[in-house]
Amino acid sequence: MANLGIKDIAALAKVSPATVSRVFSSPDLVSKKTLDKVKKVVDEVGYRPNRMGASLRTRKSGNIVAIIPDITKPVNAGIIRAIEQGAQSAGYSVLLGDTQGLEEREQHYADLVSHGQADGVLLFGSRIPFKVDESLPLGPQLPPLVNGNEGIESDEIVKVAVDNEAAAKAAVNYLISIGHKRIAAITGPSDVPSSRKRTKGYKSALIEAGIEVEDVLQIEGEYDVKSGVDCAQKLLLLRQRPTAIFCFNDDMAIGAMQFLQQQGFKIPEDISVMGFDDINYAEYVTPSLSTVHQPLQEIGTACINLLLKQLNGEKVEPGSQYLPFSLKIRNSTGVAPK
Amino acid sequence: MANLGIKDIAALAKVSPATVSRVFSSPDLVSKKTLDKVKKVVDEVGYRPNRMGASLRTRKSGNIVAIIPDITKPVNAGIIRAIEQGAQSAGYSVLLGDTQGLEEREQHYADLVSHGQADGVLLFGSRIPFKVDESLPLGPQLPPLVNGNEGIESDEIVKVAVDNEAAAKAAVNYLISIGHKRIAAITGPSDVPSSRKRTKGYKSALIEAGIEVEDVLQIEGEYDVKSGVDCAQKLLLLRQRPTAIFCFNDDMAIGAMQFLQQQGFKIPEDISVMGFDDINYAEYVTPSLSTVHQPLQEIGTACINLLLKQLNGEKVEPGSQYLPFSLKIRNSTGVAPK
DNA sequence: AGATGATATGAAAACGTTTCATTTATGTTA
DNA sequence: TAACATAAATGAAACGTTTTCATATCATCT
Repeated sequence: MANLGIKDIAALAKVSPATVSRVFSSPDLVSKKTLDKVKKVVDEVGYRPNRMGASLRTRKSGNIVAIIPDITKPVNAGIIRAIEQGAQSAGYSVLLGDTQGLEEREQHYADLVSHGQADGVLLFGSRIPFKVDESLPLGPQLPPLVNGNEGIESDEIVKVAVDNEAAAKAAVNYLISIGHKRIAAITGPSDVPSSRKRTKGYKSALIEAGIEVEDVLQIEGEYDVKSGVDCAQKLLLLRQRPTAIFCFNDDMAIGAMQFLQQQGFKIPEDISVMGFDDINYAEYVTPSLSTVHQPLQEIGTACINLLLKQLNGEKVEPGSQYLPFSLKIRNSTGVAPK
Repeated sequence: MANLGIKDIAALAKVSPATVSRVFSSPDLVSKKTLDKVKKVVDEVGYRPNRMGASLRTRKSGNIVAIIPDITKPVNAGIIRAIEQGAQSAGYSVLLGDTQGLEEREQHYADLVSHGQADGVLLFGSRIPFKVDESLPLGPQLPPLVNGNEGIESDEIVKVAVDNEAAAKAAVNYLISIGHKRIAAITGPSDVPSSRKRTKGYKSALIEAGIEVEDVLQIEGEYDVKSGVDCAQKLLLLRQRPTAIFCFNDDMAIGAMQFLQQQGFKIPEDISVMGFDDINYAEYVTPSLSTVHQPLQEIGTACINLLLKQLNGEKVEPGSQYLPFSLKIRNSTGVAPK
């Protein structure tokens, strides 16, 4: 019962291997009669075309690799899910590359394409894990690739994201609109581009409102719950405390709220807290978290579509494609205490 | 600059393809001198062995496929992450198969192995997506496979999970120990085996404590936040309300708490709520959620190790391998109101 | 120096497809 | 009916490896 190959089927159906191949890949090229004949044999013996054989010949693996810092983060999981769907319905499979932020692992996964194991890359980190000659234009040196979440600054690659700067600005504007003047930010690591963009938005909102930008009000976190706790603590130590804290993701906002409440502060009466991402649980913490909503599904879909285009040989213009964000105002924000 | 193949390298280094192959796969078989010579050429021209070629020859894809109902659920994401790590360090890549519970998609991903695109399967659903002859023993008909989370009842396959029955029993015993007598359960769908096991544990704890098992106290949920809300509502409508609710996962517990608080109930003073899973956010909802902790990392690692063993040709005994759970008692549970 | 065994290398045959260039069959038209 | 156009089927080569078997090289020992 060793697995049959296309030649065996060909022999059994008394046609050539070429014909059997066509039965699967372009059935319209073969006459109804032989089509049926071949299908019958295929059913009888349970033949399955071997993808490796085909891949070798066509030089297409039918895989794409998604390089993600941490699949455990709801944002990433949400995006990946949409990607996987889009890929599957286009006949591609998704190789999961959770890198835990390690350059070495990014490399490893990026290498899959040079080894012919993947045809394209979806990149959610903030490094380009390909050896690149800086003096040459970047584009042609890269495989089909799209970068999600504004992880990379280069204009030469295809990117999909929410406009982080505008989104942060909108969030801060909202806080200003309900009377806050002393607005702190718990940012992400300063080496991640999307965090820098959010910082930019945060600052420009303040500036435009004529509010002084103070360094002490900007604390750098790590995008996890624990650093939300830590940063909130630092903020409480301040001589003059903020009346609102804008956290660059929901995890940190949750951590901050947790700590503030533990210290006896009422949210939002004493301090407003705002998040970013709108993860599932944002709605279910107490108080429910006001946050910036990112359309994860749409981001994922846009990513995969742009990649599929490239894989089909279509030229895709590099640069950012922005998807609309929205403010979800819940109960963790309120008018500033007088 | 068309990509070079092993023959080109062989020619450039004036050795045979066989030798080049050995340089990569069994370097100890080749003399230091030629090793260096070949490596030099490889570096110079940037050769990368093509995996498809190798796969075709060896009949091993180097991929495993993880079939998961929903990658978006923190439990699954946590497990997957560990799997991915284990796979990578054994030289395997993980194909992500998020099925959204659809049989059709389960099928699709299971088929990857018959198409030679994957060598083994990690299965987290509760169906066996392989055509199987019921009259024959199941084992030999399946590819290398391990099932996670007690999704499947058959004893003929390799399974890794927490002992759901024992865990549920422990949780309920704890509630009993702090004085609860009227303990409701918000279960998972009755067609998922792990939920049935938990139900079993729930009941046997009650019985052993001499507490009557009442059907009205068992409400079937869908394992998502919303159904936590719905089920809690039904429970509140009861003539005689429970003093504690044991939810079969944290999402439903979070939904239930949300609803109860909204209705003005104090947790845990009026009603205790207990979850299952110990997702990240369990600690950060208010009140923090008492729950059953599942060692996700360990589960993932055990799964992948068992699969790797099979892929190495070692025989693995079918049956459940149980991993230790633990009770995380936080602030959503307290002594029963008198 | 010659024999022996160990160690390195090479040649060639797969692996299962696709595809290009042909051949053969089937109609159609003059 | 012959010639032709079109459709359908075929054969052979190629894709890039690995691996078996045979051969060649090397060092070692008598």
